[in-house]
Amino acid sequence: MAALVRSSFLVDAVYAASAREYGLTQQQGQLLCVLMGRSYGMTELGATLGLAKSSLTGLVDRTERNGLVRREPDPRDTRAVRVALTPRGAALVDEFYAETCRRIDELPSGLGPQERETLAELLGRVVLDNEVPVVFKEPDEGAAAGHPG
Amino acid sequence: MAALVRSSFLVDAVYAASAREYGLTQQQGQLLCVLMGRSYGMTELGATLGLAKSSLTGLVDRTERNGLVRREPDPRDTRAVRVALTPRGAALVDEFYAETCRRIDELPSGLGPQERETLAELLGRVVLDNEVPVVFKEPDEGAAAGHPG
DNA sequence: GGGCATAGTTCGTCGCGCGAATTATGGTGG
DNA sequence: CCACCATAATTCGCGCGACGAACTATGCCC
Repeated sequence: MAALVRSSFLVDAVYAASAREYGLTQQQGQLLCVLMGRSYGMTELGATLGLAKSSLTGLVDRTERNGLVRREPDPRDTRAVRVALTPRGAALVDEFYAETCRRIDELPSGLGPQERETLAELLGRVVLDNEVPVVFKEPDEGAAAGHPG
Repeated sequence: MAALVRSSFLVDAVYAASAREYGLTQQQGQLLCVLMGRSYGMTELGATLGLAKSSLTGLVDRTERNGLVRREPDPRDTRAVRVALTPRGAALVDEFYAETCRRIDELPSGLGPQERETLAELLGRVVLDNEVPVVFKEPDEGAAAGHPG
């Protein structure tokens, strides 16, 4: 199914271009998107993003250096840290997220409303069908985190 | 269209997992796939993969070190180099490519034959609609190269 | 054959991802 | 109460990947 592969590249290119315009790397964009809504501990973030803890330290370091996220002490566990958006990060990710969604939405602009709905339904099922088996996954299989959302 | 984004992650995860099992990085896998069929010059490869020349030198270096590709002198231009698969690289990419395609094909296994065809048709149109504008792209927009193929 | 274009490489810089080792705190059982 | 194991993060060293700028060497053309 070449179309699946090619559409995947399309989406990735859109995401990458959008991130670049907002001065973000794809990973930093992803981090900010995950943090929309609530703060996360480092371990929790690692699980969500499918990264090793040590990878996360660096990602959060760089994003923090850019003033977009902040490490806050966890009131319930002095070992732990809560990673949260700064006001600047929150403002940025709001724009980035909206803009990225807008561009993704435009990809199927050549399709009629009926067709778009069909596409969404079919893809939705493909995604659902293939996310259940994640439960059975080998420990070495990196999982993909949901995106702009 | 969240389904588009999520399916894109799905495909990427499949590609990454497949590459890992064959001892390849995604980039090296991509390089090998492009080289199936014929050899390329470095500049030509850069255009095809959407990479700067300097990025390519390293990628080809590492892949060559692994014995999968080879730099051959270009008979028509002593400055230029032809990058080609070694026998080992050719054998490996045959398997890798076939296996990756097999796995991608399995993603929509929950859909009926009719639905798969519809999905392919719709996605095909989305891809087509969105590859033409590449002609107008700004020089700073990295383009995605077609994949397992 | 002087001068510009083209093909590749080198160099330095950064981001990213990992595992192993480390530090510090939490929790629990004796 | 404290020894001990578990857990939360960080640090370190490694390699891959991507880039731009500077460089070398060859081709090409007037």
